[in-house]
Amino acid sequence: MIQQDEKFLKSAQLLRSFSGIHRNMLRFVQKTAADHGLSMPQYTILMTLARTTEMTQKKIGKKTMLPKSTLSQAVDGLVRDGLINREQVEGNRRETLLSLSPLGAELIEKIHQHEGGVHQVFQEITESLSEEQYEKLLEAHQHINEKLTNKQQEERHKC
Amino acid sequence: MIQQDEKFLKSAQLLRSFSGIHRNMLRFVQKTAADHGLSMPQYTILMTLARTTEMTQKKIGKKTMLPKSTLSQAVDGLVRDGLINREQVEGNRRETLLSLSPLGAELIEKIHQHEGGVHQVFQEITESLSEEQYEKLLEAHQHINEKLTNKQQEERHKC
DNA sequence: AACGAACAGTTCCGAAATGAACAGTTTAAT
DNA sequence: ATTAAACTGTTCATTTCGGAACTGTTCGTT
Repeated sequence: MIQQDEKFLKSAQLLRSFSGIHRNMLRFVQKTAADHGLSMPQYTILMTLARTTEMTQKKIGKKTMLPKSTLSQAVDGLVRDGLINREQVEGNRRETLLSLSPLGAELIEKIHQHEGGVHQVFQEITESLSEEQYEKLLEAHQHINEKLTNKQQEERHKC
Repeated sequence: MIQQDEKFLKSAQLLRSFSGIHRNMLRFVQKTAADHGLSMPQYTILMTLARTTEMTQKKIGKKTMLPKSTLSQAVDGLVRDGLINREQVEGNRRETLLSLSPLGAELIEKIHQHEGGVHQVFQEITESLSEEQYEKLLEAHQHINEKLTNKQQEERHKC
């Protein structure tokens, strides 16, 4: 029974460490987003597009887990601001393909370089970790993320 | 220059791993909160009170980083539901002391034991990590959190 | 083909979260 | 002792977000 408690305390501490980091990260992100005239969903979408430059809206929905109404509206704004393009996907008139515009790419670059933004701060943080620490950290995170997604699917299947 | 890119990619990957885990965690948390009739701020407050059973509203604000208007309203609801008590702090009529009621403590216990909730899932996750992995992970997180709060204070001082 | 079911995305409306203005309290300086 | 400045928390107006209902598309079944 005491062992049970111990286990619980350990997991609770881990949970707290994740929440804490997230809260602290969020501050930076919100500021960065606001400074560049983006809502949080918009920021999320833009960052998701950053790596691949184009992706269908459906896929972005899966990746970001944003509700589709939120997604739709956020995309609207981004298109209006000329940051991304929205076009019909070839041979499938249901899905829409979203792609970064040059302006969007430029904004992303600006955000990445933004002094005091999350990206810069995280670069410093990464540098302050030893190679081994970094590897182990990433590995553990990957493991955790897999577990989480598995559990999610289990829950999904129950219903 | 190529090294610069490398560094950036590393930090970006770390950032993504944090965001990903958070998104996956959030799903569980939102469900748990909704299942127990709590808004997200209310859930956050309750979980913050869980360990210490009482804390001033000001301190909760600091810990959770919730805007004070949000905090005030969320607390209102919790008091209305009889989950926490709100009383004047001795010798200082500005601050209010929030404390868990028996009902609140009961609810927390229920949430902790909630099958398929974050807490249970995280307990499984923790068990699946080796002792060393767990230690290193927590250590790294602590390090990162410190860096983040330091940076935050730096930014604060600039303004 | 024709129909129904699943799907991608949009629209709309109610609910939740936030910022700004506010009221009351404490602290410090004159 | 008085007043101003900083603070804790509340209220209210506004904005943002998300769920439900909807439109149009695709796929599978008959």
